[in-house]
Amino acid sequence: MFSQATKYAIKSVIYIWTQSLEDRKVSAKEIGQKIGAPEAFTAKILQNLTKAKIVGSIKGPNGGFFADESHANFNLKDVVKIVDGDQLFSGCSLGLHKCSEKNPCPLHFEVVKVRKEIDIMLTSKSLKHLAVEVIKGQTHLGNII
Amino acid sequence: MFSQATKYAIKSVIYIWTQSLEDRKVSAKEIGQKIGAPEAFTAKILQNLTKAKIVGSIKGPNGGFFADESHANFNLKDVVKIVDGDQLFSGCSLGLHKCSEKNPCPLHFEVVKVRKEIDIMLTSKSLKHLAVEVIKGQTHLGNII
DNA sequence: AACATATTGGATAATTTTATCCGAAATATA
DNA sequence: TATATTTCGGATAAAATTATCCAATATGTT
Repeated sequence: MFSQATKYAIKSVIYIWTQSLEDRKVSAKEIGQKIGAPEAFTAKILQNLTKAKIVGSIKGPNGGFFADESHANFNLKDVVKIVDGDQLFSGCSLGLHKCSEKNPCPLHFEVVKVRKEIDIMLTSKSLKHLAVEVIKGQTHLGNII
Repeated sequence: MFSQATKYAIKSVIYIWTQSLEDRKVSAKEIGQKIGAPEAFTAKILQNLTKAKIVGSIKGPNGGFFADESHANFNLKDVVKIVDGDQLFSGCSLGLHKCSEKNPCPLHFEVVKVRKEIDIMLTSKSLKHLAVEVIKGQTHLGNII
C-alpha cells in the first residue's frame, strides 16, 4: 500500500511529534535509529517533509527536526502525497487513460469505496493527534519510546 | 495500490476471459497489444498465472492462453497474490514487526477497514463475471474490444 | 575565532522492478 | 518430415526505488 519511503516518512513524522510534545528537537540520526530506518535515507525524506513545511528544521548544535502549532493541521495524507504523490488517491487503479463514472474500468466503483476508507484512514486524525496516542501508549511505533 | 505487473495481470486475465467466452485462444503477443503492455513482460506474467492454474495455455499454432470452467472460480485476489504476494492483505502496513490488535501501530485499526474494502473489491466477482461485464459494455479495459 | 553539531544538496551505489532478447520445447498443419 | 507458431525458461538490460557518502552551509558553544 505504501512505499518504503512513505513508511519511513509516516513513522518519522509521528516520532518527531512525540518528541516535540516534550520539547525535544530530534536529529535525522536519532530518528533513523528510533524508527529502524537507514539514517541517510531518512534524512533525504525529512528534507522533503521540511520543504513542504510539514515539519520544521533548525541547523547546528541543538538543532534538528521539530513540529509546533504551525504544523498542527497536517495529517498523514499530506505526508503520503509529498513522498509518493497522489497515485493512491486519484487516477485509474489499472492505469487506464480513460476511466470515469461514465466509462469505468472493471474496478472503478469498488476503487471509489476503497479510496473512501483510505481517505478516512489518512485524514481523520492529525499527526499531532497520532503522536498523542503513541505517548499515551495506545499505539506504538516499534521498539521505541 | 497495484504494481505495474499486477495491473497488467488483471487486464490480461480479464481479456483472456472475454475471448475465451467467445471461444478464442489468445497469444501473449495479442494480449500485450490489446491491453497496452510490453509483450515480453506480459508473457512472463502469464507464465506465473499459468503455473498457478489461474488460466490455461497451449503451445503451438492455434495455441495461446484461455480460461474455461476449470478456471471459473478464481478472482482478482488470487491474481494479485500470485503477482505481488500478500503484502496488500496482511502484515503491518508500516512494516512493524510487532503489530497486532493488542499492540497496534497508529494505523492498525484503520488499515483493517481499508483491507476489508480491498477484499470486497477483489473477491466479490469472479474473473469470468468481470469479463462478462466487459462484454456487455458495462466496463472496459482500454481502447479494446 | 575555532570547533563541534546538524541540515542541505549533490553524486554515487545497490537493489528491486520493469522490460527485452533469444534459444529450446511443444504442437498443429501442410 | 519439414515448417511455422506459440509457450517456456534463462540471461540480460533499463529504469526506478532504496540506500550511502561526502562536502557545503548554518549555527550554537567555548
